[in-house]
Amino acid sequence: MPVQNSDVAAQLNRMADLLEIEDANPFRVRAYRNAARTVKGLARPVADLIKHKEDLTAFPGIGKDLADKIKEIISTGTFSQLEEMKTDLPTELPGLMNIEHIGPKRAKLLYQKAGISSPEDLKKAARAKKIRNIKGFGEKIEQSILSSLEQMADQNRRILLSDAEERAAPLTEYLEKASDTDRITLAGSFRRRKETVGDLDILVCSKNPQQTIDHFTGYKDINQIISRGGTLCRAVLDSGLHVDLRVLPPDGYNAGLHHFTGSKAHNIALRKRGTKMNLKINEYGIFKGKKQIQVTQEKQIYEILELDYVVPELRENKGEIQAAEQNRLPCLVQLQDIRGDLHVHTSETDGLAGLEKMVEHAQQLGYTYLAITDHSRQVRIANGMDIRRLEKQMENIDQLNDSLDGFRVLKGVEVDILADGSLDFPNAVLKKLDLRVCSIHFSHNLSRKKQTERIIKAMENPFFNILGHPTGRLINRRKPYAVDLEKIMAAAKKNGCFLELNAQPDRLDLNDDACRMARDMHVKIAVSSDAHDTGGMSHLRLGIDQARRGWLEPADIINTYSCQDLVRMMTRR
DNA sequence: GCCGTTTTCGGCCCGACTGTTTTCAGTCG
Repeated sequence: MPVQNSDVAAQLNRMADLLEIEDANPFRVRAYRNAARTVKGLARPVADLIKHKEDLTAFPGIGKDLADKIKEIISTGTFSQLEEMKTDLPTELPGLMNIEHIGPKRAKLLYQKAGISSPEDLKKAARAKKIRNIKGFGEKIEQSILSSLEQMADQNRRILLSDAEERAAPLTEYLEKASDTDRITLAGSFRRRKETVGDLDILVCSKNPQQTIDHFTGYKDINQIISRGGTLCRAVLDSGLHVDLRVLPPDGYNAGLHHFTGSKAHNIALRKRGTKMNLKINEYGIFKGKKQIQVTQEKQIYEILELDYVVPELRENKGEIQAAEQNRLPCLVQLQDIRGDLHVHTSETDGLAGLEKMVEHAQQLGYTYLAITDHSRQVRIANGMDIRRLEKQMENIDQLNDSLDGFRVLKGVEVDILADGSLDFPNAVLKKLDLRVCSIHFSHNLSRKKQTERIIKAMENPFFNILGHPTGRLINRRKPYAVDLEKIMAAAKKNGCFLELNAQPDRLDLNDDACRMARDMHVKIAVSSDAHDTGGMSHLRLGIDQARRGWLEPADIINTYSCQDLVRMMTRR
């Protein structure tokens, strides 16, 4: 089995955990974590880089020492120093640090004083009220640990961005009713439009923090108040979602907004830059010596640091700061750049609305084209069409087009890629269509090599246009199938194919890093809703959020082009 | 362990809050 970037990152992080428990130099710990993060974010497998003798120390946070360790991990799956560390401590001990309220110090104490090294041991001891007797622990910590163990058991804490939006909307509306409260912003990964959100970071501008927090604690869906201070209140909603409410003063709002939008890595990088310029940056503002520089807009923070403005979606310390310095930040795609949707279903297969309704809705959204892409016969569970039905649908579309002005319905299909890499309709049929989305719905469990070969073979078919939901993942429910995206993108480039960014809230497939890879490899993307009813077409905006996180510009996205240009791009010969 | 236009040595982001203490350690973001 080849060692993947995520495996390398996991080993480096494990080392960091063990070092932390051993109370090692915290900067050494950070060095391991930084390197892990760098490796995880690489567009190419680090194994390939090593094979091609590329210099790993060129990447941020990787020096000679760590480069050697990464090489060792690639060839052996681990590195000797990590193995030696493990002999002194139980392998699973770092796992305790995933539990809320347990960091390196407590993990070590639990092991030394009570022999606890696994969550199961911990749960038993906590239930038997033995934790409270360990010096430094007490009854309250014991209780908190127990409740977080129980919570971990029944749910993954990160929820879909779209679910977070649903929960945030009524809460924001409620907060707006408090007097003395004027600006309310959802910061954190919500504002950065990450595909999942761990908790809601709500910032409120108020002259009367206590009153604002009192009002917040009166919200009907609050299940538990975790902590409450002068400016910060942490709570858990009935849904299990954690909410941090921070009250900021009017003159410190923008600095706070920036700080709590993150990401942490972006902030650290900006602070470092600040330090070089003799500036101190924290959540309260920017300071030159003791003097605070007035910040009346978030943009000013970047101006002061002599950078172009970086939008929240790019604040991940993945090269945006260098780009901002050199005036080469991408001019990111926006929802209004989209001229049509290239993947929707109708009631002909598993959609809920008929052809006319879907077209009418697309017109209301301001689009100038819409591709109808119902399922092919293989997907029986979705009432997949046979050739006769597909041909009938094409006739209907032709007729509808005759009655439309300034709008074109494209004859499309979502045709299955069969296990052997062939397509579910013969080319003689596919040829009659304007556009084909080609997707995998079966045989998810092929090996990485076979799955990759399957898709590449399909792409060699001249009627292959767009690879639908390229990794098949369902966030929090189904892992992506094993594929080599880099090879697939290379094949797409070679054959004139495109990849979809499927905007269904639990797909968002491709993810942000993969979009970035596509951009770097000059493979264009279709951002499509995969709607099964008219309402579903509005999910496209989540796809745009993801595309922005992947640095995509309008020109990188095929459905920002005119209908004429788009149709031309669908013709490969 | 990384990094460098004041540095190859000496820095490396830092404040809020809780709980267990009796002035602070640990965790979190």
